[in-house]
Amino acid sequence: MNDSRPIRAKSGTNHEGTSAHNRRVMIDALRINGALSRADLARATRLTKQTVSNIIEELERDGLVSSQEAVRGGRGQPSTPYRLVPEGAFAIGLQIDRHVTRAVAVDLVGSVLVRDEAGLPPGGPSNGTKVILDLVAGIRSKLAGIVQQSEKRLVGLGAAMPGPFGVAGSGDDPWMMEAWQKFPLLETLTAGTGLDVGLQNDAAAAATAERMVGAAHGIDHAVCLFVGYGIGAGLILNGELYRGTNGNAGEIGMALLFADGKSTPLEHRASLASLYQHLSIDPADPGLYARINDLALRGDQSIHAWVEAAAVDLRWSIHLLETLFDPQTVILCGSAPEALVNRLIAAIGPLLPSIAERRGRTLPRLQPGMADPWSVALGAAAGPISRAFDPRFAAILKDSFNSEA
Amino acid sequence: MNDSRPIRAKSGTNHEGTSAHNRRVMIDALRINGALSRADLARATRLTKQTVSNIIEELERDGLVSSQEAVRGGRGQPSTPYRLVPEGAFAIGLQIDRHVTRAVAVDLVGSVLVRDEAGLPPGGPSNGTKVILDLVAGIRSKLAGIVQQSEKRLVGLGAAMPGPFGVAGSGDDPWMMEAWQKFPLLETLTAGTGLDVGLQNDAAAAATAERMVGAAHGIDHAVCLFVGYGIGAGLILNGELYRGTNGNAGEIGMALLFADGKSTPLEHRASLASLYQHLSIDPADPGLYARINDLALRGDQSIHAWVEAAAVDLRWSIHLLETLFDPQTVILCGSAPEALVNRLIAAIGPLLPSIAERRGRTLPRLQPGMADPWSVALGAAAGPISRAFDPRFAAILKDSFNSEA
DNA sequence: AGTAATAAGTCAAGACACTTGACTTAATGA
DNA sequence: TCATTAAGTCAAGTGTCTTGACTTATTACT
Repeated sequence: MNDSRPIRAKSGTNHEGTSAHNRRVMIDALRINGALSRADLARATRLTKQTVSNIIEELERDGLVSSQEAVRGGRGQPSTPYRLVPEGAFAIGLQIDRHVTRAVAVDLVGSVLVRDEAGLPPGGPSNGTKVILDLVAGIRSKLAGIVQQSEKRLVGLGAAMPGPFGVAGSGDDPWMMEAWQKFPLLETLTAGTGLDVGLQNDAAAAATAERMVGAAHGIDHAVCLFVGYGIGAGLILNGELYRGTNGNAGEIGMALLFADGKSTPLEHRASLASLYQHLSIDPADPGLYARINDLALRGDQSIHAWVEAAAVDLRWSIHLLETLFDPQTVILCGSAPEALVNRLIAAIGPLLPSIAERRGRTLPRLQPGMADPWSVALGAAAGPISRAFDPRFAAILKDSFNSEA
Repeated sequence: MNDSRPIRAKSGTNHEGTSAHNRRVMIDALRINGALSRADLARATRLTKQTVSNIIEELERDGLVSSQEAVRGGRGQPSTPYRLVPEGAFAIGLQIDRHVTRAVAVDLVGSVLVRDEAGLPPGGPSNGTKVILDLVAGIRSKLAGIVQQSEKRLVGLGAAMPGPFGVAGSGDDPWMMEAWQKFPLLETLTAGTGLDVGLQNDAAAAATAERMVGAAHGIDHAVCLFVGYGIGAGLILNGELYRGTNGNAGEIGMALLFADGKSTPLEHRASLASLYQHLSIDPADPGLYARINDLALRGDQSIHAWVEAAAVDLRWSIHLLETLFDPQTVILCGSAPEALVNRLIAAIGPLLPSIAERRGRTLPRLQPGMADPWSVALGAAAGPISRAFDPRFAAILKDSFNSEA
């Protein structure tokens, strides 16, 4: 049967898949629960003590976990807890935004070890690529200066930039970053760094960050509403980031709102860009964050109108996200001045009624997440860490043992 | 470490999980591609010929696949294609709607073998439970009359009813089915039938049906916009139905729309219920479908205004679903008269611009799905079939080999 | 025709990773 | 002091996939 019609099927799996999954499950358990003994791990993962012992031994040899002092709790032999070794792996995260690019190096537990930023000249990739590659190279060499074997333990480079990706161009919308979105960034970064490179939109990166070290830590269903230069939602569904067909899932900023007979994307109404426009501020100004933060802290009147208007849209966005995704919680985060995000959160409440209103909730419907200009770069770096170490369906399948898909 | 704090971790896996996954992958491949030879399966699943041979042999013994006549295509030994055996497994599907309950028996490939319906008396579960259990019992005995061993091969009972589930009650909204939604339906059905029982909302069931035998067949990312008595979206994400935290994901009917200074749920504007209200029709009328279908076919003026208004809301809903889920396609389906759905589709076009507008699309942005009063019951039945036979992450994990979670 | 090439499928041994059950170690509590 | 409890190890066992050689059956070429 050498038909030319392609046959579509999921991959099968084998021992390697089993083993890879079980390793990931151990790491995940330690990440979520903190240090655990082998016996704890065996109970939690439903594997046998022996299997856990073997895997832990291997992980320890690989420098990913290490034992702590034995704890004497009750009867029986004291248990030896194991914890993740932060220096077990590193990843570089890269944020490409309209006027600035930021890079960080993080370790296995999501601590930022090195950070640096650079202004991004106008003109898109032709002018910006070198700036970015230099920034990444700088981060890598600084990382090598503080930790041993950083290069050997570098699992990849995660990039994040505003979406959407690959859509039929709407001309030359200054809100967008079309030149970058059309540019073969993955290939360029791969060639320029020799690393495994991943790409996600900025809201997805923010969600990835919240999942590794923030409010979504250990939560299986969460939506991160991300306010930055644009606005988007990062989706954690079934414990994994959901990307959609083309990596554009969650691009709520592109949702059209109808009012006064005309339609406007949400992004034009509630986003830092809209605030800059409202305040007639040049978004390329490097002191922008401090200035906005200051205005927000002082409760400045010039910001008030925007906050109130944006809060209406955000309140509705949260209602909609709850309705469509049925998450455990919604997290409001941003690559935005913290004081501004705090004012938004205050202005948003009380929330609209939704299916999220139910008895027995343990998590609040809306929680604040990171509001930090570095959170997107952190999330970008968390991407490769997650791909390499988190338990997921794709990692069990036979075609993915070696390749980062 | 006998701490009382619960430890959260994913399950590990072992050989059984591997084997279970590979069996499912074979079945899935045959479902998507039709009959395939062992060599085809080996290539598609990346398993070895030997492994495939062993698994196919086992599936054949279990009566799930059977060989067809050898095909001579090119050089080499002729291949023997294997196909799914429809009689390999059965499931019962049950739809509970406002005024009617329907049940079907389907086989492994999703063919409906038996169907029956009954009026559902007012008063909720106290009056309706017996009707439903009798209906299911009737379907089972009829199924047993047509096929051998139907009881032995019955993998479960899937129930579908309008959501949302478990939300803090909004009083006694006649649009809802609160009494049923609060009722311990799963437990009652389990006790009353002795089967494994699953429950999903009607839009999810419709999506499950589209996935098994309809427009979403073999598609990994699809959103089914479902128009029935209410309106909802069934989400196929990463090849699986997405349920959300409480089985309420996709409940777009609960989304509030703001117009003229007041908010209205989408469901009150675009749904059969709203049409019934518009036409002042009693929704309990058994001849309803035929009547509406007739009106729609005749292009009746009384329906026109509703269709045009609903199309505006649906057009926007599709835009929103595309924006948030980034699916390969949106499928408009319904437990509604076919002529009505056709008129809606005609009235919806052209679609609003969205991120789904991209070069190189292979699937249309919007496709018609099933518009059939039985599609929800069919989808309900497809649930247990899918749980038992489709490849999915949960099926690999150690705690799920025997239990239908 | 006869033969080489090609591809499907089988056989039997091997490898790998988890499981089993007995055992060792090291605490607590009566 | 010693029974009890629990962590963790040891060594053999088991299930499932892999490997590589082999058989079978057909087409294509000379």
